[in-house]
Amino acid sequence: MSRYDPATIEARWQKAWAEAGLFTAKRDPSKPKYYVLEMFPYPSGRLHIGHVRNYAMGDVIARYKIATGHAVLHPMGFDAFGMPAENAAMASGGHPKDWTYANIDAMVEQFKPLGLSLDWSRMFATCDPEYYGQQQALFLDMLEAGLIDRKPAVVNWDPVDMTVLANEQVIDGKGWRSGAEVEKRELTQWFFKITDMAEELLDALGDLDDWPAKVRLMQENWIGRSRGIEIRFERTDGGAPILCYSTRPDTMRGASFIAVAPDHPVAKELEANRPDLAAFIDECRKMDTTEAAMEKAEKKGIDTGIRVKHPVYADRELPVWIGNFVLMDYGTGAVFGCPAHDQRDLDFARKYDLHVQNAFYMPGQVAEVGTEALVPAKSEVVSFIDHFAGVGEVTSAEAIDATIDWFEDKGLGKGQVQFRLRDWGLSRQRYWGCPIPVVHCADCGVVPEKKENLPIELPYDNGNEPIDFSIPGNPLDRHPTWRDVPCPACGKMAKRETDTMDTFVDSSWYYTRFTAPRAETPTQADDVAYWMNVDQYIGGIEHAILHLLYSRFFARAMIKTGHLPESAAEPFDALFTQGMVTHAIYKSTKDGRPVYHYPEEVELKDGKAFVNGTEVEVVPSAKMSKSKNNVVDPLAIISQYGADTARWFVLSDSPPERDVEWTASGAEAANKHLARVWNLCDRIAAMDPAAKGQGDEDLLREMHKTIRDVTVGVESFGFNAAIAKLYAFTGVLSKSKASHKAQREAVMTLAQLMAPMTPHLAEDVWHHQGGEGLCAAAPWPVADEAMLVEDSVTLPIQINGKRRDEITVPKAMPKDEVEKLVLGNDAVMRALDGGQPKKLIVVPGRIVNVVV
RNA sequence: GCCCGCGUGGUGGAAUGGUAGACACAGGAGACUUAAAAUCUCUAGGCCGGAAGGCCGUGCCGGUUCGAAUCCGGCCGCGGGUACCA
Repeated sequence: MSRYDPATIEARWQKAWAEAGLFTAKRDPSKPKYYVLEMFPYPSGRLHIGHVRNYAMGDVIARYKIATGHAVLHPMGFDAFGMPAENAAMASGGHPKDWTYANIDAMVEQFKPLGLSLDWSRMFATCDPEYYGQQQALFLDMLEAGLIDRKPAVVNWDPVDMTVLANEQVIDGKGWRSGAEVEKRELTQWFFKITDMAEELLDALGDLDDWPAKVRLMQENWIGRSRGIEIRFERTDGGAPILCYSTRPDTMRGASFIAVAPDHPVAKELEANRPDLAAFIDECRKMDTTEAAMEKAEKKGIDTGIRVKHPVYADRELPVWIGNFVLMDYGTGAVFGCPAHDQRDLDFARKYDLHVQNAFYMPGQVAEVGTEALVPAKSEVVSFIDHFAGVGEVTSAEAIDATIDWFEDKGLGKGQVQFRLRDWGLSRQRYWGCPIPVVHCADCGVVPEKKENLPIELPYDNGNEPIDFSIPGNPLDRHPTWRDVPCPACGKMAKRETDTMDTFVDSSWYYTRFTAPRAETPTQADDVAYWMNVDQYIGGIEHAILHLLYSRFFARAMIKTGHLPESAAEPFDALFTQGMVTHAIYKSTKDGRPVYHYPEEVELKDGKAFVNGTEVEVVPSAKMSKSKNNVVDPLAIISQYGADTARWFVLSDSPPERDVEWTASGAEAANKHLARVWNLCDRIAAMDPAAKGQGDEDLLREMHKTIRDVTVGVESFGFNAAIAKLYAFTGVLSKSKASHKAQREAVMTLAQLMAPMTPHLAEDVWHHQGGEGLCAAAPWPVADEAMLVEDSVTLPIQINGKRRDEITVPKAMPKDEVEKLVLGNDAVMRALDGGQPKKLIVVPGRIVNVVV
């Protein structure tokens, strides 16, 4: 009897699959197609156990779809532009390109032993000029189609390093390297006009039935459609009126001040002559630009001295303040403050001693607002005292509509639909990204590059010398020859755009490129027609908003520019968001500093952890991080247990959408189970084919139930539940005394059902039992309905909702006969004590509840 | 701050309105063995009880329902996103 030896069998079957060309995607009109895609990785250089989980899930689907007769496309590539490559070059010399490609090579090698059903012939990286050149072509087409805009936008500016910082590089308002206080700077930047499609992107969410509801909801809130009103406030000094946008015009009566953004024209107009305002505006410019920081910051303001008239109560004058909480990007950059009905406005009013006046009360109550604003839900009824749009009790929603109508009638304002969504700024002042293919000419202005000049390649060096990445700023800006080029329109010397594209652009269309990765145009009509859409997309929930929304926008933009068919407007038919793989942190303290121990150093005893005999703290379920020494290396796991064990474990231990904690004992258990199946296979192979067996029927019934349950599990991403059924069936089979014929059928079916998760082991079992061809190519087993029918059913009997007993009855027994049996049950008779039940509920085939 | 999730035995989890704890890990008991490892069998939410059985129990508080881990409201804790991390 041999031993389960994954190292040997995994290599053997990977070779066999490659030779059979099983995973090379081929258009085949005779088969239904299936495109399964996992979000492609950033080439950090090391495959992470979290990747293994992500790709194992996609692999289960892909292999299952092959077995069910589909032409499957299951590609892999690399999302290869981005900051880490530049950071690496900055930290330790070298070139972002060399670093990135070395990492890609290393990761491809790490991918191979996992035995994934990937079509490597379609592999590309977004930093390949062949890819980003097509992206530049797309950009030019989108520019021509009016989908792209140029306008000013604010960036984080490090005044010491003289460079733009990403939000991540700003720590407590200071530059991560220089430590200098970060300022805001306005630059003219490129934008995708995603807001033009806001309505469309919102409406289409309703049809994404196979997307998680939470993702649709997050996108809906992110797009943030609201109906409100734009109201003109006339200035008492005769200056240009101030326009305010509000979604709660029902509170207009209580308006007591106006707040404008620090970069609002009114603020800018006054800045020059008012040092106090200038100082305040300056302070606001130093604030973190992130939404989270803005919202959490203390609300501050300063009175401009300007006054406006209340548009309805003409005798009331409202002061105009500059508020650090008002966003120039949203609405008009100015709001009216109604302290009585908005908590933030109330806090602000109390702080600066501004007037507080109710617009309405709760019905029957007339109480002035104290420290808590009265904020009714839109469905709540409120009572207006002398509301200009009507007096009485109405819901807030009705009041809002009535107010908008009233203002429109009087010509004082206009109803408006507003979106929270902002245009997508794509300019990045960085080297390692896709160059934006335009030229700035003194005479012609902004001129698009000619398509025949694409790709506009990133220069590898700086003329004759290497690029020095340790100098802050964008090296393209100071490149002697790359930057200065003839204008594509007039031929005079001009300056190439040195900004590169946001890396989200790269990942917004890669899924279309996989359908024809070497095409001379971004996509190829017959290939996108056949393969699109992605039938199943799999990735992390962290991409719920940005990546997925940008991709949805891009698909629509690609339709408008003729690169995709209309049917691809929603490019991902089904989406699944999986959880992370976490691992415990082992932590102790030395000289007041935390010390993190590697799992290998740790001894586990009675749920406690020890390093060299000293107990250490265990922090469970922590995100894997190099600095915490809790990263699990898939290659180490594979060399110890094999790929099948790693795959089986990451799929078995948690529901796929939830985080899973990697534990050594869990991996050990998975490995034991696979060895058990291996031994079972050996035992069955050694059986005497002629020997009589017993219980064939029971075994096969169990087998068909398992086929049904595993199929349902695989199709619904219930991998852990499917695996539990496989454990149970393995148990039944190992105890079975059935004939050789039945046991052989059972173990071969078991292998097939396990094949999507543990393809190598399955292949080996299949082969040992004399299966025909490759298990990976064998048709998926189908459950025999006749074998699934049960003739009796066990019904739990509840008394007042608590389970007290159970009865087993023929499945077809009529309800009244079940009732009779129940009333004769001992436990029920005891509970009734001679009386009649208040109610008797029989749910056929499920449960009985007696209410006494 | 705001938006979206999640919370069940010692542990990972199952059950998506109908028997809470399937399946597995760690634990306990046993078989095999000179012994150990490996393997196999049994056991196992908590409390009371010899047992039969009873009571409690799905983060906390409340509600809807014949029946709630599941639906609704309010809280607490943790995680993701928050537009230049990918």
